[in-house]
Amino acid sequence: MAATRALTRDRVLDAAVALADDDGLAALTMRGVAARLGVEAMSLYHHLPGKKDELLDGLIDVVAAQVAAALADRPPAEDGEGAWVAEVRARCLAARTVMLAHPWAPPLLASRSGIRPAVFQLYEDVLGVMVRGGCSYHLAHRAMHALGSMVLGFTQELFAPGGGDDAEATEAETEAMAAALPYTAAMVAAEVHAAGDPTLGWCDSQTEFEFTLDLLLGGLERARVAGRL
Amino acid sequence: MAATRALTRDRVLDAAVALADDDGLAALTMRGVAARLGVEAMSLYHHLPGKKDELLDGLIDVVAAQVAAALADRPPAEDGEGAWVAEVRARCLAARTVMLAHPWAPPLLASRSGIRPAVFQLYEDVLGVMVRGGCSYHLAHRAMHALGSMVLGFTQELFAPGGGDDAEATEAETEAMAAALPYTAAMVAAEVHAAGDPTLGWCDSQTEFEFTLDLLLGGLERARVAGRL
DNA sequence: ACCTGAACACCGTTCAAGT
DNA sequence: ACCTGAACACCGTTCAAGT
Repeated sequence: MAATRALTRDRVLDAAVALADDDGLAALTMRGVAARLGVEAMSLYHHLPGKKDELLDGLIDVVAAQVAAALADRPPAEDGEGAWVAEVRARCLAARTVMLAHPWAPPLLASRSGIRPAVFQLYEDVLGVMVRGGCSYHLAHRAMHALGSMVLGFTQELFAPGGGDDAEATEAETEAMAAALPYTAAMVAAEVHAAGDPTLGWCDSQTEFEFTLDLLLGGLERARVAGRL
Repeated sequence: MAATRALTRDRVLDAAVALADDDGLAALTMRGVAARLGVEAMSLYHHLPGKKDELLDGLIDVVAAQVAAALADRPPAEDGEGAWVAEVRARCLAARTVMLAHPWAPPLLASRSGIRPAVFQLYEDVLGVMVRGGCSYHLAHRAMHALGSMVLGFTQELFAPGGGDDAEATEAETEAMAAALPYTAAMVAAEVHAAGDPTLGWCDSQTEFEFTLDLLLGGLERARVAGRL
């Protein structure tokens, strides 16, 4: 495509991110990445001696760097009582924004065994905010688990349409679902009715995410103040 | 291996689960599953007309059935004020037990787009418990997101060793980490010291899971009682 | 009906060879 | 040094053929 000026590791990773964004993780092949760069698949191995594993790790590093970049130009932290909550909250929201931009990232993270140093640095940052904010290491440790699993787990669409390929469910299917899943059907009905603008989708996962985030942060701050943990 | 009596869909799925348990998702190939059954890969297509996608969906159904089975022989629910919390808690713990037995399940769930009917039935069950327990549909909806993301996100080992293949980190590596990640290093030190039996691992993820679960359930019950949402 | 052998298109990866 | 063509082992899948 573009005049192939100097193939570099970074150019390969950028192409891989673009390919995954466009076509998903399953389409991310060495040959596909190479094609996007107007080059043969075998050329990539010169810049990624660790082979495809190194490419996948590199993808995680790119995502981690995007989270770090989003946090880089934030105003310095306040330091009143409980101010850590807002700081941690902002970090979780930044991470989520990046995950939404790269929906392949959570499955990729989940599929790989080790933790990348760049991801450790993100944890370190949150950990520092909490400890300086008066949280014990024990409480901070638990927060990392709670918040980490939420940031990584929240991409999944909970109530996506069945397994079909159709965009629209037929009336018959809807009725069959209502019979088999009465509570679910009632919930959908209640939520759709409550939603102001149905075109936005009744399941506003950003709102859901922030609700859960605040539930966790509130509980953690209460635990800190109570001196438990 | 075993005398190949009547290849069936269920026998194929059982073999696939066993293969994934033993060797992981990446090793789950049509040829591999067939080999475990002493049969040619092409034979599988007769029992799984939907091809490998149907096999993967079938794996999810097996996991969902295991969760349902674990819940089937529970004593009937109490119905005091707030009794729904214990019921939902038990369901989340059952789901987690199954996920731990099949660590390939959360990545698989995350990688597939639609929600299987069997999984919808599990949601429906939790939803019913909450609504009968006095939760609004709105609150119950948020609970599904919060709890679902936790159950699916909590398999990931948060502080697994870097990207190396060595089981032990060298002293030099540990020191390098301590320098780059002071808060993380201090947290590990504090937690290892606090742990009674270091051979159990300082990062007891069952305890972490239950802590987060109770944080969420506590917040949800407080919201219900307060009549918010 | 159920199973199989050969074959096709596609992977990741190696290696000897080009410039 | 960087890139490539041919090749190998392995996938998912098709299809015509066996029983």
